[in-house]
Amino acid sequence: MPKPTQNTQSEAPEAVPTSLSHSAGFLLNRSARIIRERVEEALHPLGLSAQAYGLMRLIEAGGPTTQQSLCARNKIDRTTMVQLLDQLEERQLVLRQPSSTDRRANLIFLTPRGRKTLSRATRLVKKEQEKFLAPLAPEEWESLRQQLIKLLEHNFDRQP
Amino acid sequence: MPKPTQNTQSEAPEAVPTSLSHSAGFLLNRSARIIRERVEEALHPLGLSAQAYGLMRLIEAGGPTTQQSLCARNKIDRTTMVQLLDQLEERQLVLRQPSSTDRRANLIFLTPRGRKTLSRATRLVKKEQEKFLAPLAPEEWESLRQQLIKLLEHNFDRQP
DNA sequence: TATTGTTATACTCTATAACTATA
DNA sequence: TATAGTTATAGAGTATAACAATA
Repeated sequence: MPKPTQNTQSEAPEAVPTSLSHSAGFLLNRSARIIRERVEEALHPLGLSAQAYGLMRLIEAGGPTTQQSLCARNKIDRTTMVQLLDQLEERQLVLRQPSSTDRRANLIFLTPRGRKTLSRATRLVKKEQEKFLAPLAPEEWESLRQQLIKLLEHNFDRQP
Repeated sequence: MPKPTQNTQSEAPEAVPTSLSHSAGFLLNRSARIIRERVEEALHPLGLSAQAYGLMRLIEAGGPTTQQSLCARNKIDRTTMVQLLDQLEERQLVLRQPSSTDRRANLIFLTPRGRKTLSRATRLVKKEQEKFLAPLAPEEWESLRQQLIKLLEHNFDRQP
């Protein structure tokens, strides 16, 4: 993620303009952007993007899975998946292994090195998350979490 | 926002993988993405991106302001702002007017046509937001909202 | 005939660097 | 000398289309 050109801020802008304080889109997108940027920054020394990190978490979670399955779970295109995995495989963080039951498909594994890198990354990301969530009491974060999960479960697969 | 290539989903993927259900980054980014995509879709007939819509909301909210001020409030680059405004001005939705007190600066206005388009857009976006928030009781949305605002106010201007 | 993965390519978004004009 | 806005350009990210191998 690139850094902004020198933007001179004559006045300190407010985090939540009143007129947008009831917009779910604004609040969610702005919060998401901040945590994503922090995570990108934290992972930079490991050479991982937030996207790549998320993908590795999914691979870790689901055990060996096909590229297609990762696409579906991550809602990204097949061709994007190829490129993401190319980068991870080149750095020997993941491994493609042709499935024995369907030889068109690749099973994706984390390598030992991948697992090591991922656990380091996870520690860094957790630290960022703690800083980000600092203003919330534990019950508040828990309730925020539950509400986001409810939103996702209701909206993830809905058709327009 | 482009549409995904035919991704065959053999199994319906879950909205929130257990291993990521405690990740603020995952939950926020996935929720933000969904609402953003819905908004993009809803605004497509008006030829507005979610980004452009958000910008017009900011212009509406703050009254005539300079491009720099819009950049700071929206956390985007000066050059990106130029391009966004170029598109809006070409469609006669906004107007640049050199400031009389600082002739380097442009004051940005919504045109009557811009206000009309914006109010139509806002109606469409509100409808999407209602659908998106449907699974939450009003108190739940209110608490989610307050928590997001708390996060933003604490994190918006923090230095790394 | 459909599907998995791949390649080549194009598009969108956003930023960096260099410029003009004002301050 | 610094700032507001602009231009030209480049990079990251992600998609579409066409293709090979397999089902």
